[in-house]
Amino acid sequence: MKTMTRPTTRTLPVTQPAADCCTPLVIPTSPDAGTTTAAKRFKALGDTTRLTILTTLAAAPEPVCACDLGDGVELEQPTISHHLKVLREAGLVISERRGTWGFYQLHPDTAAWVRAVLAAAPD
Amino acid sequence: MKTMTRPTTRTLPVTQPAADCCTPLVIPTSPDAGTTTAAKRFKALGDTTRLTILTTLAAAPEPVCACDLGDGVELEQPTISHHLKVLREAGLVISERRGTWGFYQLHPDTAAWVRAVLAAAPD
DNA sequence: TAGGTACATCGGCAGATGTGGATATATCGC
DNA sequence: GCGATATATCCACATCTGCCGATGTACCTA
Repeated sequence: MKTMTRPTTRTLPVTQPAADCCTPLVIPTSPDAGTTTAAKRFKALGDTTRLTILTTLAAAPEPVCACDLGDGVELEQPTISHHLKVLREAGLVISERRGTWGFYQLHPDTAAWVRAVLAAAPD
Repeated sequence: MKTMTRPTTRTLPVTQPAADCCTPLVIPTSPDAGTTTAAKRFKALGDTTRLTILTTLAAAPEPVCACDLGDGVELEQPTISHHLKVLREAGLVISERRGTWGFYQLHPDTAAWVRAVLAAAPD
């Protein structure tokens, strides 16, 4: 099959197509480790409940009780517990048990990243 | 039912529980518009394919041909077309038709946000 | 006009995801 | 120990998501 002469990103032909295409761009064949972990984190952020929780934790100067995290949201307890688990497994938060209560805070290793990402203005 | 005396985030009682809890934190009851749109954007970022595409577009000085976006990835054409649609509907990219080819670039309104978010180092 | 090419859309499928009731576990107060 | 409470886990269910083959649409070239 004869492939159509492909455009380069540099020349951007509209009327006159350029010569055959080249090494197009730096597109990795399979996603590298950094891309994979970043995607996992963004996926964890891609839910209003989890985003609200993370925003709260990012603003709190100290660990926050899970009961406080849940009572503003109109969801049942198992559901917010599930979301907290997702955030834990994404490496974004850590939990600490104090008696019956569980206290959550941003994971020390990723807190800077979370705050930087949340600080980006949503226009 | 008698609720247990809840801990405040400030005192963080371990042995001696504090008095009844107060206005705990600024947790919105239902997610506001900003949180909702931010969650949509993060969800769009939460996939390695789309993250790779966005990284490519963020680095490109000019619109990129869809054919270039697709040929590094080991996915069929309908699949990458689907991902591009997701990015379009999330308001992160715009497309432009030039003859048979489609050229993509970051959406002008959200390009700054995308670059800022992608610039956050994944540690 | 006819054939070929680039991209979008449709339809279907397997697996992931969000939600909540029921239940388990651990702790506190009596 | 016993009852009550906070959180986690289990299970089921409806929906969403990623993927691709088949098909549709628009365009280019001859």
